[in-house]
Amino acid sequence: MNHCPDLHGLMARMGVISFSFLQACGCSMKKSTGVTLIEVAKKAGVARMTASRALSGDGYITEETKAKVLAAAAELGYTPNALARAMKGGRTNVIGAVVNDLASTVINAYVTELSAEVRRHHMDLFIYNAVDDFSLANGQRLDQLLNGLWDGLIYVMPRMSDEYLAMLEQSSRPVVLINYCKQVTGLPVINGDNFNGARDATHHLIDLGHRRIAFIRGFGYTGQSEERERGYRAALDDAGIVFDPELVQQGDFSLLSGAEATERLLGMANRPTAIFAANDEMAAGSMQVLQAAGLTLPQQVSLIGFDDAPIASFVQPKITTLRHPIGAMAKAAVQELLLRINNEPGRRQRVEFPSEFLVRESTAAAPPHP
Amino acid sequence: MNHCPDLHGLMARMGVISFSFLQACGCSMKKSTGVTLIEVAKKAGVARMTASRALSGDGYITEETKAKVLAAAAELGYTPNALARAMKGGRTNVIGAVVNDLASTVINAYVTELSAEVRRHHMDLFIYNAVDDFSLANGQRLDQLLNGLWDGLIYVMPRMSDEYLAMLEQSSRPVVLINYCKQVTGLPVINGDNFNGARDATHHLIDLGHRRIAFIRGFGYTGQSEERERGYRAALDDAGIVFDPELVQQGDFSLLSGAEATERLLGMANRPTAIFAANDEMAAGSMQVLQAAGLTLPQQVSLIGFDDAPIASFVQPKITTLRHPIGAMAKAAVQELLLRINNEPGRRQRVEFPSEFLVRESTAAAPPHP
DNA sequence: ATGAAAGCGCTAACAG
DNA sequence: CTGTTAGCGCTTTCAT
Repeated sequence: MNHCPDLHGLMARMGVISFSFLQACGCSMKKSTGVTLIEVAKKAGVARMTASRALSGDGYITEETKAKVLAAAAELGYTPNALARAMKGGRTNVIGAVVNDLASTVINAYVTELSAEVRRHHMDLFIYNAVDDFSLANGQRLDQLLNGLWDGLIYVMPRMSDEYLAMLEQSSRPVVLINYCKQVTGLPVINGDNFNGARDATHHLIDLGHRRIAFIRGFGYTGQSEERERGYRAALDDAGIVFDPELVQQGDFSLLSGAEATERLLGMANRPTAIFAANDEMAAGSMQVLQAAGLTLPQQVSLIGFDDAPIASFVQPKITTLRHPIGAMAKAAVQELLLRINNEPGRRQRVEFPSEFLVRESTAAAPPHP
Repeated sequence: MNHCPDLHGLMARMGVISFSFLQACGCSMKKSTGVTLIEVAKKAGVARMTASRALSGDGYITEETKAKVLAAAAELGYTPNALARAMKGGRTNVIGAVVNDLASTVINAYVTELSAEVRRHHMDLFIYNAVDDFSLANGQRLDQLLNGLWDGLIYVMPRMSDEYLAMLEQSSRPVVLINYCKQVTGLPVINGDNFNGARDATHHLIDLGHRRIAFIRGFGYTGQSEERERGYRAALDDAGIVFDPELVQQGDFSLLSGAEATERLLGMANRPTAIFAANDEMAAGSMQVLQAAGLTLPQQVSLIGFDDAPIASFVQPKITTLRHPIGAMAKAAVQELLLRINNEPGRRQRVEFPSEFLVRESTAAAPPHP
């Protein structure tokens, strides 16, 4: 970039950019690509290969030559081109995290943990926010984009079509899925337990004397809401409580949808005494509506959420909820992915981490029968 | 990968991985690198270049040959290697967004908008969460990592050392900063207005009759808190109110720190009647403490935040706040970056977008003098 | 311990 | 319209 400073400056001052001219004088136009190894080698008076060895640190080399090369590199401000390096070695040391909705606090938590964990392995994490679902068309675009740029991919709570999943299974690229339980897949999956957690939570409500317990669903992209609902129903079955489909209301994981579902529940002749929402945002929305209706928590209504989102401990009373061990799961996901990247046999195909039940202030004994 | 399925399978079943063996039979070990252009060309019975043209879409080519190539590519499951492509063309069509704390809802909002905007330009956004600050050492690591992998970088609310900033300025790589007002820089900067917004907000309080107005600071990494404080003080000056340094309390942008700062304010002999927090999280923390102390908002105390974070409209009463036009800023940042990537003269070096003042429910007339 | 050659996968530039 | 040549920046392999 410093071959033609005067001309460059002159042209700039003239407000003119002449491509061929800049090319001719040695200024690369296509990209501010910086100095290359060959220039370092020339400056140090050695061969390209020697310079490479000096900078990479491996292979035999005299301390003296090494110092010479390093000095030249420093002086020229040399930075190796990751692209070229990866093309030879086949590794970029970059792992991709693919998500559908980065704004979700839960997804965010996973990504943050993944970032830290990947760093511990001296690699880096790039996050890709695929705003839309993974349809096959989108998927193929994504696939092309990803090809070569990273060593492996972690899909966090992916919303993917069956066709996209199938494509992923066929591709031999290293991939790990986090919290995908919509269907079985041959891909390695790290899941937090939803079924048993939800079952425990519902049992907790039953033990407190609740009989009419509502469930607010989220949407079904990853299958997590379904698993939670399955746990809810299993607990009812365990206790011999007849399932009332009216008590299950559809939401979409948003606060507003939790509020709306709760309004529908309050409109019922035979209201529930407890509500289990498939996530904390919906539980918070539910709480707003309950309190606005003059009901006190937990005396008159009990409430349970899921995920241990920040909002669960912000509201009054703090919401009883369930937590997945996000740190441990991120660690496991990276570990599995690395095994696959190194072509070692993956240890586990499908792991389920137990969830933790956090009893806080939103659950209490059912009010006496009217 | 399908050159030696039997042997591969056999070895796997034996629990043995022999690198040289796999190499010898044509299975690439370094990466599941997929089929290359040359294989597609061979299958289609054309030259490599013809295949390239057929797939890239430009250049003259018969429909017939094109179809042949596309068919071959589809059959082989060919995906172009982005690395190799970028190395020639010098473009990856990928833009990087670099942040320090992805968990921040504000940063998150910017990144989400950037994602969408970049997509509109038929490029993709990779997000890099640098958990630490940008020290020079970190920076150089980052710099190497980034080199070649993307066409340009957007730093969103970066916490960077002066040395790192200097390095960034020297480097000729396309870079844009969002919300960095800690110091002047030659780099293109897209800022939301903090000074005038804060001044307006404080004037609003003064107009409501408040005279003792507290300010809760955030930390000073980006200079935004300082600008907001400057606006606060300017409004006091405008109104001829003597500045009381005791009324400025240090926080760190977290909810908890806002709560703690408010406790200190409540401990004062001459309490403020209004509080202006440098962001909404701190305002929410402040509200918790105020309400816990039995004070009703906005009748007894007025409260203003900044950023229009989700929590501001979740709490009761909803917090009066200020909003930066995040969408427009993201758009501008991408536009400026693209100009730089294309080596066109950047239109604007430093842009400041006006902020919007959102009067909600947490501000009212000052209580009558005791 | 150093250097020369070859090539990763792709595409501009020039021939035919 | 298609093929050939050359080369992006780097490293692996082999020779010195």
